[in-house]
Amino acid sequence: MPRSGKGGRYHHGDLRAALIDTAVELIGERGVREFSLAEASRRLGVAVSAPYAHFADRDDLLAAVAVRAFEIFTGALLPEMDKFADPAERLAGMARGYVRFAAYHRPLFEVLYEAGLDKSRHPEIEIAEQPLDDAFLDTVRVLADGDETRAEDLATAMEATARGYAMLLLDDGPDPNSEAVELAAERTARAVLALIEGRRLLG
Amino acid sequence: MPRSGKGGRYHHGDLRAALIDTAVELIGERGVREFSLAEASRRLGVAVSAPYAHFADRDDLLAAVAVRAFEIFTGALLPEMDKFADPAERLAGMARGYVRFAAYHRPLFEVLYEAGLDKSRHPEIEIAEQPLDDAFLDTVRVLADGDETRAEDLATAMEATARGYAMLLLDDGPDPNSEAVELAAERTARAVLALIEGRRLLG
DNA sequence: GTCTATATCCCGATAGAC
DNA sequence: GTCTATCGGGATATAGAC
Repeated sequence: MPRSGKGGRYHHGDLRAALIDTAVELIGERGVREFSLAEASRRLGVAVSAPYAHFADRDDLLAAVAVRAFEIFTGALLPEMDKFADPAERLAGMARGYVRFAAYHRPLFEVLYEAGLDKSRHPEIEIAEQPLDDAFLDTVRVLADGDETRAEDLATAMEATARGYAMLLLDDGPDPNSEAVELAAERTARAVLALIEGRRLLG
Repeated sequence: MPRSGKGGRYHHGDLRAALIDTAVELIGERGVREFSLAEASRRLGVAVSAPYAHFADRDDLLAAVAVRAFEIFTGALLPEMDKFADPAERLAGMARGYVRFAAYHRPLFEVLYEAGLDKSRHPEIEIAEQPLDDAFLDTVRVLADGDETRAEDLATAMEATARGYAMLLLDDGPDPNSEAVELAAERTARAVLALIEGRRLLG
């Protein structure tokens, strides 16, 4: 892993990091599925073979992007949860953050959920995912009052809700404005609260 | 549009229909994004130029698949709704059908929501979508009691919930077994009911 | 660590013969 | 309506020089 300060022949100084940045850029323009190493190389002005000095293949680069994605995702969601003490509010806050992340970091969101990466071949991804997962499950368990089946059920419901709202928002257009994002985020949060309340009632 | 009975030189008799079938087949194996006219032609044993006698381009074939998808989708969902008189139960039934359709007709579901088709360039798709849309909005409006803003809110919540559960199910593996599908469908239906109940309570 | 060059494969789409 | 042939583009990945 080359350091960025050193600076060899290559004027970016750190091709590995530059490739990750460029990947995010290109994914934002064309979508993950269309992302190619060749185009990233062209944009950086290096030979198409250069990336192979830093990544085993295309998926290996995308896996590095996914790791960064989870770092940013976690950094955005945990504070959003910690604004509240009430577990239901914490989950609603998480849902809000989820939708915002999808909208404001669409390329990263796409890498996480639409790149078709094989996590078993890239364990770094799951490691990067874990802190977020833990925080989420902890809060859900509190709400489920120890009943593990209920907890899993609720976790799935929450994840589905946030994911669904995010997909609808992203489907609407390539670059939703902040009003649309906030509206969707708020709706998602309220849906989560309604879900929790409704479940409490319906058993 | 060639008829299937006639039978010209081509032994399938109806290349247009055969291409649609093969497209569904291939999408099931590799996903929509990877679908190519060339591979479909190879599989059918025709020249790569042959499809262009029936479809303007790749997207035009996918649009035809999308139309079929909405026909089947509608045929599956309307009966599922009509089992119930209560509007909440109708929506829950719809959600159940949505998840089942996604799981049991994955290639069709993918064409509808992941092919990136430009509906304004293929108006047939929206026409095929309309009956389902109407039935859905009618039921939602009944529940919203005439308040159009509430109706739109609820419609979005429902769609997001069903879509989210469907995505989670499809992410799990390429071919979920029927137990997993039914579990997910049931959870989705219950989530929808909880959502409706919770919204009623929380205003 | 990056280059040039290349092998190999894929795709969409068109022209013109039959 | 289907064929053969082809153009023009794209991709991943490797070998070997510097």
